[in-house]
Amino acid sequence: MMKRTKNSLTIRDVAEACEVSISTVSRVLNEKADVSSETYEKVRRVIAEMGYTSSLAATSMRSRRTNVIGVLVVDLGDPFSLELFKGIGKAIYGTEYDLIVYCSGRIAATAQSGWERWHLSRLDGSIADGVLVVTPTTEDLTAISPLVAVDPHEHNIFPAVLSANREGAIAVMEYLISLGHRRIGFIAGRQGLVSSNRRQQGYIDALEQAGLPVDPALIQPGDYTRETGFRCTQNLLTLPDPPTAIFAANDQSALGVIDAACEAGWHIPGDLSVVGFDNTPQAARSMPGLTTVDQSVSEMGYIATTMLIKLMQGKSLDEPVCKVPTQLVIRDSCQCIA
Amino acid sequence: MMKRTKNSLTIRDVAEACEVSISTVSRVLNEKADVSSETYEKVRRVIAEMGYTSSLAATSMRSRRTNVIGVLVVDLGDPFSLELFKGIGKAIYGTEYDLIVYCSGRIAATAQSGWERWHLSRLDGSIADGVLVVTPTTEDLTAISPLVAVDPHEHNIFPAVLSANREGAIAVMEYLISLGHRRIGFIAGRQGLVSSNRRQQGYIDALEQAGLPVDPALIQPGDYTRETGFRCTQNLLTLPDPPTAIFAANDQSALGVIDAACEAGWHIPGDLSVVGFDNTPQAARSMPGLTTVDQSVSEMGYIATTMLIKLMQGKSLDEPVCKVPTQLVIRDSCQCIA
DNA sequence: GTGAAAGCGCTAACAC
DNA sequence: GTGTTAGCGCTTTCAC
Repeated sequence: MMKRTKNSLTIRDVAEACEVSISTVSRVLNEKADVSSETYEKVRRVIAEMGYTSSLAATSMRSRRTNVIGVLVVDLGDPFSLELFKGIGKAIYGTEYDLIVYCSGRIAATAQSGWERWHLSRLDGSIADGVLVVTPTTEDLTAISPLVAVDPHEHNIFPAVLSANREGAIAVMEYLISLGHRRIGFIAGRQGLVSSNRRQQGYIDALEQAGLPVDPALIQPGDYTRETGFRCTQNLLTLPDPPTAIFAANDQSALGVIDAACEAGWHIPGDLSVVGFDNTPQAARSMPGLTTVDQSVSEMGYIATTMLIKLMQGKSLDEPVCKVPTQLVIRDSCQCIA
Repeated sequence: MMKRTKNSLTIRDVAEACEVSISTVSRVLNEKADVSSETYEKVRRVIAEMGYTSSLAATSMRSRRTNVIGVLVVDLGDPFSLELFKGIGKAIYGTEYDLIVYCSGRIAATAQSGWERWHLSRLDGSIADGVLVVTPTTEDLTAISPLVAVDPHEHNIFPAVLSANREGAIAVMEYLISLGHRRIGFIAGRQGLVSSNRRQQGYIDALEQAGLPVDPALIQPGDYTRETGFRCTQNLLTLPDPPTAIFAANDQSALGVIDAACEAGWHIPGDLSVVGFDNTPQAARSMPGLTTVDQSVSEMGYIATTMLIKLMQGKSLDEPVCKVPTQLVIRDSCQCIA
């Protein structure tokens, strides 16, 4: 095994250089009151000169206060997490907190349910003293530090930030229905994802609420990709009785809808109204004629982080569960059916 | 200060539950050879039952081996880092490594030069045993673990992944010049950023190499945003002698170019050839008629991580510096000047 | 105001 | 094979 040859500096090196004891240096590091200003200055200066930094590991172990926020994600690269990071980064900017995004490459540990639990306990009570968990299942999680769940499947004891998937979908449908549309196609998201299910539920609920029939042929099994959106739209447009409007479960599929409609010679929004659910207000923004429901995922990250910081400061939350609203963004209004 | 009341499990709890010593549990945890299979099984079972996880902090402190890759970024939310994460995530997926992205909210520590150094020493030699540093200045950095720099300003002793900003820009210019263009506008990126400077340098170098004059009026001070790209293009198009082609330093400005050209009634690529430098192959992709040079930032992340893992495994690198090539993606070929 | 000493949870000699 | 023991770098009583 590697030997003690950690050539990095320790508190001991600083102490020796200052000719004071280790505890004095520690006091300075932690801004304790009872250090003579003379000693204080000297230690500070030496620390700066040597470029010493206390070891995160050692500090974490000894004291509960690390000022580190841990963020647990399954996949560092998925669009949802990425979008979330924007908001999280914004939220800690200028604060005294540090951020640690933790993500494991071990699929074995990750694939089986319970990875959250495993990784959580690695951060929580260790180097982080507040945790943001991005996972559908917060069920059997236990934490000793404050924890905020981001868009959990079902919210339980933990404070959480929820997205308004169903509500947003209903808003879309009410808008389209108010324009007179009766046959509205739906392109679902990736099967099994809560977001997709909830959006589809909103689609169905809105139809039923309006007393409109739910035609299974109008519901296409998408997967959040542009290509599938394209194919699904082709299916819809070649129906004997095609829809007058299409609601796509995300921005990418919405682009696919437009691709297919254009190729088939349909005019948007003249012949077909298109609305997309948009998590990352970007891709869809560049398409003219597309109405979207924006669910600002980055704002979810921002809000979640704000909540967590509050908890870490010992304050209590006004609302333990915060639902981030969606916004219907009408660029060119959709076609009106007389 | 908070007391010892860490109600989280320790190795001691496991040992007691198994009625073995702490070291035996440690041996099991670290897959050491000399444990009877009987004991091994029992300990494993108890660990699973209790849901015990070793403390990252304690493990890091005692052994140098943590299997944790640290990634140092200034801003968790900026597009470059985000794009990088995609590649990094992909690279560790399925490996035995864990990832920790570290980012500080303390602007004081961040703003002044030397933040890298400070944060580096926090990770390196502490919880991470390999570090990826995303920063322009790797100058006075020292590390005791393997370190790979991502797109550093100037590369020095550390292995690094470099982007081919200048080379990509030259490729664009050679392409446009080969089509017969003589007056090519350039919309620069955010002032002060290396990426922008390098791209502009490529623009100038290519012109000089081709024996073409460098007209300052054709170089517009952009800032990587669509809006500024729009205004810069208006400036270019209203020139007494407007360019026949425009090269935008990134995808967003390229979109701005198209916006402005369309508004002014110019046809693309009929009246004006447009090429954009693209870091995040997404926004520009949705625009028809736009040719881009793709610099896959996510691939830089992937490559950097691969290099780092190799180093962490004690292997040596074939090439200490890897320049990730750009690719000219011609969607509809640009206008040809007779 | 400052130092000595006892651990935090864990690993790695070293004994048996 | 397994237990005992000495720390890793730090914080925190408790003396002085």
